[in-house]
Amino acid sequence: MTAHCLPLHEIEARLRAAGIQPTAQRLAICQYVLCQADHPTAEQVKLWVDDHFPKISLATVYNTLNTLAQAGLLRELRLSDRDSAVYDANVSEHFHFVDEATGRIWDLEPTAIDVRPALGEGFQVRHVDVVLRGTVTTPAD
Amino acid sequence: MTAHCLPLHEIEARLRAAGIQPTAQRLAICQYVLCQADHPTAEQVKLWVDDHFPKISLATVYNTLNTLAQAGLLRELRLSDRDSAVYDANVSEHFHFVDEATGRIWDLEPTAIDVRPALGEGFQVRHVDVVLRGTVTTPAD
DNA sequence: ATATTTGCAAAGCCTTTGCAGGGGA
DNA sequence: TCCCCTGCAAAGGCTTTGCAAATAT
Repeated sequence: MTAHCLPLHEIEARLRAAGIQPTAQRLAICQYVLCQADHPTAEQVKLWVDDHFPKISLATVYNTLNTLAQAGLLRELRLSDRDSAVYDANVSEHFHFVDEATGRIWDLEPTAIDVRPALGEGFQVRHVDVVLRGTVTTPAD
Repeated sequence: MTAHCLPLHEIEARLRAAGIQPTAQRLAICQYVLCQADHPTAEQVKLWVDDHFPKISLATVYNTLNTLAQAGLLRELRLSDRDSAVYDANVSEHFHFVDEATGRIWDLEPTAIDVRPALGEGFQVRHVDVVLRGTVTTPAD
């Protein structure tokens, strides 16, 4: 739920730039995942695409999501207490807040959390995953 | 890998205190998981117990680990890039560092990281998960 | 005696893979 | 034409579940 909808040709350009053939199925998936969806699961992507594209298989959905993630256009997110992965169109560094009641996921700007690992020597940090869990009383954002 | 080995009767007492029957299988599992193991998977627990107990089923291993986790004696940990869960005898609040080369997991004392969520109003944080990933050049701990 | 627990096998869930057919370059 | 992509179904890996036998209180 990063974003403003991208025009189709812009999505197409992005795929090409990443060396990914902009097939009809991939474009359909991208329209949803890159623009409209809010941390959807593969199943949710499938459901949406089923309503907007004649025929697509779940395998293709998975394959496409993996391809996009590998190309850096999408981020796969696996949460401890969730059985299925979700996909995040926000690929810049950020953290997550999970509403324990609804399961809704919010993106947190990196400035919202100060992670300063004071590790022993020899530890080189390449990646930081932060997931906050709790409740939200105001439905705004 | 919290710990010094607990004597058997101490483990037994802990189980009783948690309202868990200290059966032979559970005691065997606890000896490994609470004392000797370092973030093992269920499969690893099974392997160890197979060498120290006549007969145990994988289902019982899973059930026991779940029981222990539910009782707060153990913490189940699911990492994004790992297909199977690992179990942590350290149940106090702490974070994790994953060596991307070896997969080894290190516990980080909570003071090692300063997480200060600057969230909007209405957000109540109940839990913070932090996983650092990177490399370790010195094998010390 | 009654309630738990175990073992085994089967099922479940999410995800990946193999392969033949189809579409794009 | 040639290669990549898709669909389908089957397989795969991890974990849970159902049920009868065994065990604990």
